[in-house]
Amino acid sequence: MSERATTTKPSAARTSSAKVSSKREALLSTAQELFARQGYRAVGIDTLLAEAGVAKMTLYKQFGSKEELIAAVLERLAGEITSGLAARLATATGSSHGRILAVFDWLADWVRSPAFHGCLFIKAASEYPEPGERPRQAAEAFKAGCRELLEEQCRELGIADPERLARQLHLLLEGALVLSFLERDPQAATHARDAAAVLLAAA
Amino acid sequence: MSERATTTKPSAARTSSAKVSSKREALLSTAQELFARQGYRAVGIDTLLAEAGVAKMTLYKQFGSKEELIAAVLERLAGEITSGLAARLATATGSSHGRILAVFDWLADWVRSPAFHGCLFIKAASEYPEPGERPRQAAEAFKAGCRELLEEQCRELGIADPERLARQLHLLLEGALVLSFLERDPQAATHARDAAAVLLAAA
DNA sequence: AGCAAAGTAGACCGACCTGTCTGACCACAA
DNA sequence: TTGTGGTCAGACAGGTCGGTCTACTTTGCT
Repeated sequence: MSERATTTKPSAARTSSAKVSSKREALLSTAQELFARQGYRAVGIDTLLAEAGVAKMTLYKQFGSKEELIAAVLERLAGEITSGLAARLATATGSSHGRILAVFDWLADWVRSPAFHGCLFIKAASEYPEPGERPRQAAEAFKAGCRELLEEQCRELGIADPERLARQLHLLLEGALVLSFLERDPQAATHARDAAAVLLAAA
Repeated sequence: MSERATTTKPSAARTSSAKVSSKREALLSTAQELFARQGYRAVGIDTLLAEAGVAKMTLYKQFGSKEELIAAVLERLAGEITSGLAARLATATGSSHGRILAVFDWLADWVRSPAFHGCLFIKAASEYPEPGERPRQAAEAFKAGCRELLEEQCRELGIADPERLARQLHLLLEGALVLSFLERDPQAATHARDAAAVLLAAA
């Protein structure tokens, strides 16, 4: 059967870890989409497995539990967002306020993308509200990272009270995430950008 | 019709409505607390009934389904919040900006109260994301009401673009709700108030 | 070729889910 | 007293949940 292994696609998975990654990846991306559209508790394991085309044992070998899978989805997503945002910031215009406003431009793109169905981190904290639950912890870590990123940008601008401004900008950012989802208002991010510009000018 | 109007209203109406109300109330308040602390899908009907001390048939006679109960909880809560906020606004200081800032003072009290475990409306929209689902509709209606209330206040101030400012303030408000819950930061509302003052001054 | 690791399908488990139904209870009105 | 309407506890139904387990097939490396 495997005589003709030369051209078989799976051979790309050279090592076991690469092979694992393929199934792992399928689970993570399918889970992310289903959870985003329907919610965490609303999506059952069996639905997810059928959609991803993966056996149940694989899921439990890879992640151990549904909650761990959720946490893994969130951590992976946090990494993608962070690096995507960093890339955007790297090419921001020279204007001193430009880098901050670029964050809101990036936000506008995010909430307008068809894959956006609300912030997965906020939803995770809502559905797993106990401090010890892994999804909640992942959400807290990501949001803290957002605030720190904003604070760092404010600090580089030499603003008087960078922490204060960063927290204010963070409020706008989270508000835009919520209202984009709740009112399906694609303009929310634009309004947040406008407000951010005002706060920046005043600081 | 009501000849013997001394004490007896139409028999069925008086007794039943009074009794119904008591059980209805127990269900609504217990449901609100459990849903707030654990989430909607995480709380089963049986848990809720045991906690409220009510029989299952009563729930289904009163509300018809779990989703309808959730919608009823949200509508009742929306009414309480609206009237509470209106009362607060009625006693706001004379300063022209005072009424807007009073909204954020009221917000600070809300998120600091021990019963606050995140915004029930945001959570409802997260767990019931389909446009046709009643909890989501109740959430959308409430958030739209919030925006309109802010817009009305802005309009009374004679601001150039009241809708724009109202949307920006709304972003701050929702952001404060989210971050109060997610980072357990009781200062979020205060920062929102500060930012609102800046936006107001600039408008 | 042969072996170990990884993945497969699907049966199975007990717990729990929402929602229905029965028959008894109890307060009150005629 | 008798009737009536709302409430009660709890059994029940049919499904789904997260998770475990077994027995089999594929895969990659030597």
